[in-house]
Amino acid sequence: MKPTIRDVAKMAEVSISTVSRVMNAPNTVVESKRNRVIEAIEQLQYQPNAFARGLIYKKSFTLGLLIPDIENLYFAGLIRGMQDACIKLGYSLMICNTDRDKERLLSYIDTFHEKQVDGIVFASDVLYPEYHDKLVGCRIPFVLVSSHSDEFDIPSVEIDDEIAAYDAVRFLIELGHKEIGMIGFNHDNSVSGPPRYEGFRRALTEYGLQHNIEKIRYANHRFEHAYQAAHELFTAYPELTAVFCVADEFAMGTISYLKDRNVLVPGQVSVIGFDNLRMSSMFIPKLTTIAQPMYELGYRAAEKLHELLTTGTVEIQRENLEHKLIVRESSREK
Amino acid sequence: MKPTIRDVAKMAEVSISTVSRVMNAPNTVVESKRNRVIEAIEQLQYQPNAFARGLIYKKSFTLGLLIPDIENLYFAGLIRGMQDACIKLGYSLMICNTDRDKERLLSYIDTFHEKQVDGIVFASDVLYPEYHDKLVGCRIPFVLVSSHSDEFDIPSVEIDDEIAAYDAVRFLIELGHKEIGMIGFNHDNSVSGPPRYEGFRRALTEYGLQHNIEKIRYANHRFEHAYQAAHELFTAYPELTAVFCVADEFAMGTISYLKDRNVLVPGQVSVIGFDNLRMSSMFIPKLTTIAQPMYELGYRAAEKLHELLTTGTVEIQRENLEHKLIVRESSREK
DNA sequence: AATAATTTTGAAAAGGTTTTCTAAAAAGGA
DNA sequence: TCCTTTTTAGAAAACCTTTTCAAAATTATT
Repeated sequence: MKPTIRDVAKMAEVSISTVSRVMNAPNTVVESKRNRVIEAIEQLQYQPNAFARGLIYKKSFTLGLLIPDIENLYFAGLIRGMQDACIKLGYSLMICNTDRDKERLLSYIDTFHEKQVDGIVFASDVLYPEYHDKLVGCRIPFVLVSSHSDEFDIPSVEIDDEIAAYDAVRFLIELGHKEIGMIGFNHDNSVSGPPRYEGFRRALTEYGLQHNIEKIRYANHRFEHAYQAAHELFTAYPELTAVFCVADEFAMGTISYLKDRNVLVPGQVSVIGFDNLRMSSMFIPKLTTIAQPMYELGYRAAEKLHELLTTGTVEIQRENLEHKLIVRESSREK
Repeated sequence: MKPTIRDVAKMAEVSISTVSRVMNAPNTVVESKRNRVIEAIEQLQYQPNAFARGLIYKKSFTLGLLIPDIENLYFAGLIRGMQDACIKLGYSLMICNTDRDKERLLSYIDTFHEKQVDGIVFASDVLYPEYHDKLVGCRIPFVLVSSHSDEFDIPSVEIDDEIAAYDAVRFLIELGHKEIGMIGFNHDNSVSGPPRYEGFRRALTEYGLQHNIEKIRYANHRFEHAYQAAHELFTAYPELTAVFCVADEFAMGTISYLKDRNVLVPGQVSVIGFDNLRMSSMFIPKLTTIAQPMYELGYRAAEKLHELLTTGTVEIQRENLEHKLIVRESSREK
């Protein structure tokens, strides 16, 4: 059996209170005893039982993270950032991958509730009322990352998708492109779908290229869907010389499609991605893209959640981090 | 405050024992009371406190997973498999990413210890004596996945790296290649480095191509290193017409290098990867590779750990799952 | 109807820690 | 040296659940 505080006390010939104090307020116990206790702790490889502690503190010092798709490298960066912040703040992290499954997400909330996580970071998904209500029903504080909610007033950290999309499209326009299409996220089950479309629209409008506004196809997060969407897009609008993709994976799908059709990228068509996944500089051609600070997003989300947990509120309710245009090889002047 | 069993008892006008029984042995309590209790539970959104439970059961129903690099998609598959198995078996999962940092790994073991995880899956890394001793010191049962140990007798699930590498190289040989190089893992800090080299060597030897045995460069897990290694390899052996890469990311790095040197893949040089990451069918050209069953590996590892936890031992100590050659576009007959 | 057997219920202990409160020991002041 | 103050230490309660044990209520048996 694992040693308990009692075993340590016995070995050090002190009371359990003293052992506890050595761990929590070391300078309230006289040096000689303290050393005996420390000795015993090491000898037994004693580690206080988190259950007993949790019972008293009513805290698990664990945060939950809900992500929609672990196979998307986007979340790897988020996780790394969040994990580093957790280490700094003294929390453990419990990551759950929902595979975009509603039932699964709800059941993970139950798990978090039962395991008494102190708070949850909810990543990148739409905060449906069901989720919101369940979360508040469980009285678990939470923040949104790479997401926000207009319906509910929940702290969030993300980039400004509208401006980021605008920047991407303006970049293509300034390259001289006049025929620009888009591969987007569906508007009804994504958070960033609408603002990124909005950025696309605004850029086109400001530069007098409104005739492109309809040149959009939607894809469902994955390469294969983007490939298919690109097919549909270019079938409908063969005149396109540039495509704005709202995800790097979409850009890869689009480029693959064009490659299969013997269309040169960036020779004949420029493609810009979004996210700046690690893959985007490994792809051939290397992707021009809008970089999101995934690591910082994760880091800030954890900090924000911690702020919410300790102070009860949050200084900035909706926080935006900076995106950045990264020019690589998949775009060229027209 | 979160409701306790006491609140439920009060609302349902029964004792807390009865509430407990409704949850754990429902048919020992008479229907009328049972219904009142169930009603109260729902009303209050009561969820039993895992701390109190853990204290009694001495189990957390949580497993730990230690992975070296969350930015490597290989582990995404592993995680998905493991998570599905955990759901089936009634466990939660706590994932920790070590970034291949020894200190960090050790400190995560402490966390697992404190949080009383029931067992740990240790992924893909060398089980150094330090790790092993710490783990047994903490009395936490564990299994290895995509790894094994000759030094210690620990249950493990992996593929047969030697045969897999052999299959990859034989494939290149049967394509008619006579000048074959390799981009490998360092032997001293990787588990699969030596057996994959061994498979390379055996295939070459069996087919009378021993003159290639020295044509190896080593890389350190990442694209950039592989790119550099490819540079060194081709500088030393410009005659190469095929390269066996022990990771898909290495294959991508190699192909990128060749592309930058205007060498056609597969036109002039064939490249075969390893793992069959999701990316490998998105890359241009799509990668010929050895597929590992990542999902099943993770799933089996969790099952095996569960077996170890419940029965105290494991039926098959070292278990191998099947790999598979996937032929795509990065290889061609010589 | 009275007793025996069975089902259902509640009180209390246990699990490991922290913390409060009180007592003992040490240090300081006269 | 004796008393006061301060420091250090231990006993016991609390956190929330499960489970054992005994009592109460119900059902079955005669």
